[in-house]
Amino acid sequence: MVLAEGLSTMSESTILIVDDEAAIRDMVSITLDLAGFNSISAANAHDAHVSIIDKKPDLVLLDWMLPGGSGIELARRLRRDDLTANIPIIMLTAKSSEDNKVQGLSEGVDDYVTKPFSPRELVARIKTVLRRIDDKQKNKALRVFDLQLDPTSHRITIEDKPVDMGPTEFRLLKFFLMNQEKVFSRDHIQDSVWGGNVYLEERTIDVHIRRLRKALSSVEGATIDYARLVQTVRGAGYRFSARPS
Amino acid sequence: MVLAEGLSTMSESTILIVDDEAAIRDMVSITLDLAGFNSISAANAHDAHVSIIDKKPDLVLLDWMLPGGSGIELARRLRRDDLTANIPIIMLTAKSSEDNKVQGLSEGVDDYVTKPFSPRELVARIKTVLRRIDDKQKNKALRVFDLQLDPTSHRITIEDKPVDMGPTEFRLLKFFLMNQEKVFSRDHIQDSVWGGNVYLEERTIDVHIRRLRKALSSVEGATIDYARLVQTVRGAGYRFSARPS
DNA sequence: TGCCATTGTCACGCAAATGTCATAGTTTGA
DNA sequence: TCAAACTATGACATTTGCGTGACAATGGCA
Repeated sequence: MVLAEGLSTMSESTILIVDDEAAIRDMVSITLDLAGFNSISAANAHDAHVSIIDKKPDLVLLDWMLPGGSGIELARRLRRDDLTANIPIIMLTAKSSEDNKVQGLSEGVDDYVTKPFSPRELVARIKTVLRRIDDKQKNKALRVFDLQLDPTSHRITIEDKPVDMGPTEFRLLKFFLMNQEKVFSRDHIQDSVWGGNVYLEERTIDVHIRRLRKALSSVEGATIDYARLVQTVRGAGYRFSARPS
Repeated sequence: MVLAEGLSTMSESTILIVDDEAAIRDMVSITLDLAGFNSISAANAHDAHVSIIDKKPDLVLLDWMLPGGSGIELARRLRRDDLTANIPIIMLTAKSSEDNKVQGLSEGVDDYVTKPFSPRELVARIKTVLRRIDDKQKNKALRVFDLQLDPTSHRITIEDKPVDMGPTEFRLLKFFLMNQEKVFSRDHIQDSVWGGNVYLEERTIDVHIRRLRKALSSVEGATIDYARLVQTVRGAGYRFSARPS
């Protein structure tokens, strides 16, 4: 089944530990497990890269001083590739050297932890970075112009006026807001919004699209017709886009 | 049958094997053939380079320890040249030396296989790399000057203004953008854009070409008439070219 | 229990898209 | 210069895909 993009906010984040010293890997691994994270590890840059492509961790703990200076190489490489550019990286540095920090910053590293570090500090840093990233994603995705979807209060507003719609339309809109500017086939939408184990008639999706559009248009005095953001792409599916079709 | 989505997605990928030991070349060659790949081989860096320019393989299996240390030299050279920079490289290393892996990563090598390796593993690695590259390419926006086709959003823009056209014209333009500067007969275009199992009247292609041109000309205030890029080659077919005819 | 919101399905209508044809226009070579 | 070969184009009938209103089934809730 195709996962509902973002609908299933994993309770458990996966952290990849990259360090050549087995002792440190184990120590960190235990710490993270205790803190409720899911941890995997790699002993060198190559294995790390393979793991990242394969497992898609939510964060990478990267030893700066990997043999051959490949820690920074790996970071650079991750940032260069679109697939991995958005995975946050926390660097583990042997000592608090300003040079390292400066150089790391320019590589797009998200934070530093200096060895030796306390488990408490490490976990705190990780949580901070994850939360920061998470907030960034959330705020970015769930707001378009003056249309707002607040997952917490389970509420939708246009120019601060509440919008009424059914649960299915809510999930549909959430899906669209989290995946803008992309076309989705009806099959894909069904998988993502309904789940993979249901059978729906072809036209059923259309009906819910219509209901969503209707709800978005129902707000009196809105400066934009938000129903226009739900765009039909004939022969391909539907797209949510802030740009005109 | 010629596949619909451009010619590049051949069902059979060509792999170039570069190794100085004939025994290994033969072994790998047989393995790849059995796995459904098309294999060619070269015994040294120079021949390899010629083969790459000439045959344009989809992937290069490169022995790290070529005489004179020219394996890494070749990799570096391939990456430097725009023509070959996007051909994925898998390194064959004699032993699992970290140094090699690390250094190779910075040369932009896509994966490693350590000798001795099992045929199964080798094939699996190749498939993984090919799929990764393929996905990357597939979602990349195609563009010529300020004409852009984005497969993800299923949208065509000229100078950021949306261009409206039917699904068939969309596929036609996509085909042209993926195969520029080449003349295609009507038969070939039909096979590639419509698929092999349909019968079309000769003139039907012309009509769709016309509709495509019309759509490309429909944008107000464009600095170029993009319809001119769709060129008629009398007696041969059509060509999409960024250069004037 | 009865009410109401929500949901999935269906039938129908409409507009875009498609393929074909006839006709007009263009190029080529004798 | 002319005919033959080839291509462009407008018009048209048909097909395809999408929007829409209505309706019955479902399930929560007072």
